[in-house]
Amino acid sequence: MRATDLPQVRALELFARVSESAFDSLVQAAYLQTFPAQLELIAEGDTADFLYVVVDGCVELFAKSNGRESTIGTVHPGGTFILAAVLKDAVYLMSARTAQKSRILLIPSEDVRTAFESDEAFARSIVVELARCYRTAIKEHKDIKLRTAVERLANRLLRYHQDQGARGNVELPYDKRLIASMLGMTPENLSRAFNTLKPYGVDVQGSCVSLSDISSLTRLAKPNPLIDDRDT
Amino acid sequence: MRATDLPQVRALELFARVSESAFDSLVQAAYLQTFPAQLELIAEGDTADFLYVVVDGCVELFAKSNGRESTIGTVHPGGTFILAAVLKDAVYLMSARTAQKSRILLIPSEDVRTAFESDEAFARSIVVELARCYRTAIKEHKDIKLRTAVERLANRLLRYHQDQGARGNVELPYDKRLIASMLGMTPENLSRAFNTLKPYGVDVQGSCVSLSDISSLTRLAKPNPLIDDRDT
DNA sequence: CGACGATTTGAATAGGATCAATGGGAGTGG
DNA sequence: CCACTCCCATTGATCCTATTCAAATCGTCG
Repeated sequence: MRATDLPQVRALELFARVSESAFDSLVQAAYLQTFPAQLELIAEGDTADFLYVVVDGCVELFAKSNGRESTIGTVHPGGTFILAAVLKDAVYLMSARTAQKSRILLIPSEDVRTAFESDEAFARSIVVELARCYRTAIKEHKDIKLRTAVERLANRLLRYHQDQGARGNVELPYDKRLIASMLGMTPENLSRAFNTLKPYGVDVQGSCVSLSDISSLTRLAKPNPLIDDRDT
Repeated sequence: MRATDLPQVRALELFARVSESAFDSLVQAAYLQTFPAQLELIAEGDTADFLYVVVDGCVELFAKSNGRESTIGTVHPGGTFILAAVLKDAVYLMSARTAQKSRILLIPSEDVRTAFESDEAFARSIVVELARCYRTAIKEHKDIKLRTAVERLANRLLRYHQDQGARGNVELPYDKRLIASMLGMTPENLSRAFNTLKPYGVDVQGSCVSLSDISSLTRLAKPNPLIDDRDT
C-alpha cells in the first residue's frame, strides 16, 4: 500500500482508536485497490482470505441459489463486508460486486484475527461493526417478512428522502434493477409499484423521483424506526 | 443465582475459556430463571438491560409491524439472544417468547460489556456467537428471498431429518403455526405445502412426518450448504 | 444514425393470502 | 369414563400480489 493512501485509511472509523503498532501490522500486508464498476470481487463459497473495507464507492452483496439471484445489501465507505466469515474463518455466504468504481482495502484474514487478539480498541471496533451488520440484516429481514412490495418501496423512498435532505424529491442512488432486487421484487414489479404510488404523490422521471405528498405517502408506508432507522 | 446452578452455567460454550474472576463478576448479578411456555420475555423497542442466554428449553424471536407478526428465529440451549443490542447499548429489534418451558440466564448488559473489555476469552466467545447469529440471519434471508414456500418447507424437512438421525421420519420440533411463521407463510399455506410434497414421499400425521422418498424430495428441494448447513 | 441495454407496459399465470367453514385432538369438568 | 369446549389444523373458494413471458419504448453511447 502506498504511503500517500495511509491517511485516508487511518481516518476510517474502524481504526479510530487502534494503536499505531496494531494499525501498522494490519495495513502492512493489505492492499488498497481501485476497481471498476460491476466487477465481481468475491463469490459465495470462497474461503475468507481477506476482510474487505470500502474506502470509496459502493459494493453490492448478493447471493444465488437454483437459478435465482438476489441482492442482500449494499456497503458504503467506512463499511466492511464478510466480517463474520473472516472472524469464523469460514467460507463467504455472499458474493460481492462493485456497484460503482470503488476503492477497497483488502486485509488478510489472518492479520485481522491477530489484531483482534492483540488490540483492544480494534476488537471493540470489530464488534461494533459486526453488531451493526447484524442489526441491518435483521431489519432487512423484518422488512421482507412484514411488508408488501409497495410498502417496502414507499419506506425506501422515504428513507432516501431523509438521507437527501427532505426537499421533496429523491435521486435514486442505484439503478432500478438493483433497487428492485434489494427490495425483493422483479424490475417489472418495481415499475408497477411506482405506478401504484402515483396517487400518493410519487412521480418518477428516470432516476429522479418527486414526492409531492409526503404525508399521504407516509400514511401508506407506516414507517417503523425498528425497521427503517439506520442507527437505532 | 443459586450455587447449585453454577456448574450448568459454567459449562456453556460461551464461558468455556473465561477466567474465574470474569465469570464470577458475570454471574454475580445475573438471574437464572425458569419460565413457563408462551411467556413474552422482552418486547422490541425495549432498552437492552440484559443479555439472555438459553440454558434449557427454546425461545422464539419474533417481530411485529402494522398488524402483522413474523417469527425471525428460534434460540436453543447454549445460544444467546439480542447480543447485538446489548453490545451496542441499543433497543431490541425483536421480541422474544418462550416456545417451551425454559431456563434462561439473564446477565445485566453493563456486566457483559465490562467482561468483554476485561476478559480476552469472553470477548472471543462473544464475537464467535455474534458472528454465528449474523450468518444464521443471512442464511434465513437467502432462504426467504431465493426460494418458494414449498422449497423452504422441503429443505427444512431435510434439515430436521438430518438432525434427527436420518431414519426416514421426522418429528416436527415446533407446532405448525410456528413452523409456518418461521418459513414465512400462513398456517393454511403450510398445510397446502405439505400436500404439494405428498408426491415426493412426504406424509404428515400430526407432528410426525414420514419421508419415504428422500432422493426425490432432495431433487425438489435442491439444498444448498450456504443456506441450509448450520455450521458453515 | 443505429444498436444495445434498461425500463416500461401488457397479458397470462402462478403463488400466497384471506375469509369462512369443517374436522380433530387435548385438556377440563362433570 | 364421557361429554364438552377450545384451539389448532385442514379444506374450499376466492381474491390479491407478484412472476413470467413477450413486446414496445426510451435513453445512451459509440
